[in-house]
Amino acid sequence: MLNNTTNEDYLSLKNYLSKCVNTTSKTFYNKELILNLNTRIKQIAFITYGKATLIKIDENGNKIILRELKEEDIFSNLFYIDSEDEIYCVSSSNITEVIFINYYAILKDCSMNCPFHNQLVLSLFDLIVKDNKELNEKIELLSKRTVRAKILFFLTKRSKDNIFRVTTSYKAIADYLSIDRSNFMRELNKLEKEEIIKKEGRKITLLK
Amino acid sequence: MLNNTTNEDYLSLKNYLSKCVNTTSKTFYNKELILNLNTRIKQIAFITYGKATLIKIDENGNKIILRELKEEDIFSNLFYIDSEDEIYCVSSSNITEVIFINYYAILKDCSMNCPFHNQLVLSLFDLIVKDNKELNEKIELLSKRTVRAKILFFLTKRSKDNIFRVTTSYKAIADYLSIDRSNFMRELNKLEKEEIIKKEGRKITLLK
DNA sequence: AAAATACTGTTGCATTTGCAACAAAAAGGA
DNA sequence: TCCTTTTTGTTGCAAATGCAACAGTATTTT
Repeated sequence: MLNNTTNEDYLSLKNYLSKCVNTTSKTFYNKELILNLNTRIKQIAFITYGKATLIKIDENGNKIILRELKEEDIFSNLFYIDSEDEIYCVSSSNITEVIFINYYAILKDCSMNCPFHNQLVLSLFDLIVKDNKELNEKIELLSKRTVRAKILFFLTKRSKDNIFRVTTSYKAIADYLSIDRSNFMRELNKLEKEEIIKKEGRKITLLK
Repeated sequence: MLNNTTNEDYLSLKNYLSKCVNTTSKTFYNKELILNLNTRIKQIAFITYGKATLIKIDENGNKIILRELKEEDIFSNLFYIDSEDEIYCVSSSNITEVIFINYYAILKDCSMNCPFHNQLVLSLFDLIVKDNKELNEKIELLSKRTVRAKILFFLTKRSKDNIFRVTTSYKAIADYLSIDRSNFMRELNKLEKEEIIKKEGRKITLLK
C-alpha cells in the first residue's frame, strides 16, 4: 500500500472491492501503457496511487493530452466510443498503482444480496458522477470561442487565491485547451501587457 | 403512460423505481422549465417521454444550447459545477414526462438488501456511463481545431447512410458546435463547392 | 390575417488563429 | 559529464474565424 489517503469514498471502495469482486491490481512505472481504451474487454480502472495521462493519437499520429488523471480517478473504455482511426490510451507517470475491475463483475449480483457489492456500486456511482462533472466543465471550457476566454476560464477554475502554478508544461496546457501552443504564449503575453495576469516563470497570478 | 418503448434498461428502471424509491413524476409542456440546475436539491431526472433542451445562459444573457436530451436520458445538477454568473437549466419541448429521483434515496439502502434497489442503482449506473460517453464524444468534437473538422466530425457521427437531416435548425447546430452561425453556413457552402457534401434544404449528404 | 418573432443566406472586414520555422533554454538519459 | 530530446519563447504570414449588418423567408403569436 503506497499511500494513506483519508478520503472516505476511496477507502470504502478499496474495502468493498476486496470483499466481493475479483480485481487485479498492478503498479506501473514511467510512461508505461496502462490501458488501451480501444480494447473490447469491459473494465473500469481506478487509480489508487500516482498519476496518469489519457492520450489520444489522431489520424496524423499526433499525441493529444486529453486528461490528467490522478489518485481516486477512474477511467474506462466504457466511456469512449470506438473509432478505428483514432487511438485512446492511458499512460502512467512515474509510479502509478491501478486496480482493474471487470465490468460484468459489477453488474451481476455477486451472491444473495451481498451488502458490500451494493456499497461498491454506490461508490463507483459517485466516482462516475464526479467524472461526469469534470467532463461538463471541460465542455464549457472548449465551448469558449476565443483563446483568451479559454485561458481565463481555465486559470480561474484552476487557481487557488488567484495563483496558478504550471506543474506540467505550457505545451501540455495548450494541448488541454486544444489551442496552438505559440498562440497560447502570445495570448499570455498580451494578457500580461494588459495587466490582467502576471507571469513569473511557471507561476501565473490573476490580477482581476 | 405515454409511450411503450421496448428498451430493457428503461423498463427495468421504471420498474425498480416504483418498487423501492420515492419519486415524483411530472409532465411538462412546451418550453416549460423542468429544472434549474443551479438548485441545491440533489436529484436525478429521467426523461420517460419527449425531449428537452439543456440551456446555458451566460454572463451576457445569451442562450446557448448545450444538449438535446431525449427519451431515456438523464440529467442532474450533480453533473454541473455551481457557478454564480452562469445559469444552467433544462426546458421541455412539447410534451415531456420526467421522473425525479432524490439522490439520497439512491444512496441509502432502502431496506435490508432490497434487490430492487440494487438493480435500480445498476440501471442508473448504465445511464451515467452512457451520458459519460456522449460527453466524451462532445469533447472530441470541440477539440477539433477548425470549423471544417467540427462539421465533418459531427456529420459523420450523426448521419445514417451518409445522410443527415436537420431536425432542429442550422442555428441550433452552430450553437452546439460552438461556432459562428454565418461561418457555419459559409463552410457548408465551401464543402458543397468542393463536392464533399451535398446540401438540399435540410438534408445533407456526405459524398466521401 | 396581420404582426411579431425567429431563422436563413450572404457579404465585407478586422482580428484571431494555426502553422512553420528557428534559436535558446531546460530536462532527461547514457 | 556530455549528448539527446523536449520545452520555451518569438515572429511572419496566410488562412480561418467571429462579428456586424441586412434582406428575405419561415414560423409563431395575437
